[in-house]
Amino acid sequence: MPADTATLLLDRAQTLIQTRGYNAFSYKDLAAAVGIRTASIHYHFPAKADLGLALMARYHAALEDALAEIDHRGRSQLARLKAFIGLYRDTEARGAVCLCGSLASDRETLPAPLQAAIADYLTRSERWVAARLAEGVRAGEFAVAGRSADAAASLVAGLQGGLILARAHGAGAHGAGAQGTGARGTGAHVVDRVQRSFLALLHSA
Amino acid sequence: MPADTATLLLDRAQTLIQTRGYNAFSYKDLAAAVGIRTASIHYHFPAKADLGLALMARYHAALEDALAEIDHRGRSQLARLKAFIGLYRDTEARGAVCLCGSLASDRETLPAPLQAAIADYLTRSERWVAARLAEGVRAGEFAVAGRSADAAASLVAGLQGGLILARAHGAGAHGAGAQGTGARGTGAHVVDRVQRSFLALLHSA
DNA sequence: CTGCCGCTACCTATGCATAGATAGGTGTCA
DNA sequence: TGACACCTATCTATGCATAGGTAGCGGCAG
Repeated sequence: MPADTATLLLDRAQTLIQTRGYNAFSYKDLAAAVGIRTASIHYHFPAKADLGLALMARYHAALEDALAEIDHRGRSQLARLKAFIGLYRDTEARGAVCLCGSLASDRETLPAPLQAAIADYLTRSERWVAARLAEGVRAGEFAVAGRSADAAASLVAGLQGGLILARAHGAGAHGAGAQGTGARGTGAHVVDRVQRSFLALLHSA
Repeated sequence: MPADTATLLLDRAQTLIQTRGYNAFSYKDLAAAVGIRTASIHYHFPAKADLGLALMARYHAALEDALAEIDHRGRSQLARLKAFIGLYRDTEARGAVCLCGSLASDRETLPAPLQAAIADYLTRSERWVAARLAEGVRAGEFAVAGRSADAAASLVAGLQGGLILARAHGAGAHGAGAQGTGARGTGAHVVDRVQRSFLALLHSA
């Protein structure tokens, strides 16, 4: 669909980073994936750091869109939180990890603006979850066992880590196809498990 | 302390991987950190993959030792779980992430045995936590909100993700010293938050 | 309508640094 | 003497990046 080469480059680069890591993907890989020469990539993104930055900007924008979408539908706070978790479930289904999680591992080798972008993304997620929790409690929709702020941080951490666990075992994805057997390896559906534990935290009290 | 060069190499390599990622650290970096030439590294570890594998083997062995230590002290299951979480708190305090979490990001570029070692480590952690929970419930020590298996996966995921969050914001660690200001950045003490949320899951019911 | 201008989006060719790895030599201690 | 632990020197492959060239398009002056 994206006849736009720059967009295609971002798409492929994101996939490569999420599967191979920022430092392990090369312009050669990316060029091959897109069907142009490595030098042409520099036309669109002067340096690798520019590509990374553009990628995080787009990723963050997509998060904002998704959160706005969820909030706009204006359902219960619980439903919103479930929808948020659903975003991670989709990522898990694609056998991917969060772009942030992947970049965070190579943190020290990344340019400062990129490091900041990663932190922003995670902070934004955490704040949004915390706000949903606070609102849900205020409206008497549910009670949170323990502190809301702890639960928010814990959920985001659990989701990020969940993606790592899911891909670490299972994973597989031998380049296969779109079928997706569903249950691959022992650690399938980690995000579901995280969701259930998180929800168990809410109804009590 | 470790006059043993091989051990020193493993130590430094582990630090490098945990801060820069597997593919972003080079033999040159490692040689500089240890004080020998790059070629000498090959004497101890013929290829980079051998080093990675030895590292994971040692890391897994350390986990087994730590778990055995915890179990051997034979306290309550709750105390054991807290001690387990304490391992991650120590890692967070050092500004590091779990070796597995770091390696998992570069997964596709790693040799198969190393991929397997990562999965083993995480599975082992999860199984141990699940066993503690089951035993605690059996002994009437506590009740678990939701399913024990979910809580176990959720805790391991939360701890792994927690380390990522902690380092993503805050982090800092400008190579400084051993003081450790304690509160660095907004997301300090994420592991504590995960612990509190996890414990909130236990007392209820 | 034609012919040139300049832009976009790519190309080939090349540069320089670094990657991991190897061969073979050196010093030291049992 | 010989094994161990390290060295120097060197190799090939690959990394990201640059320089400079060109095909194809739209606009517009004559």
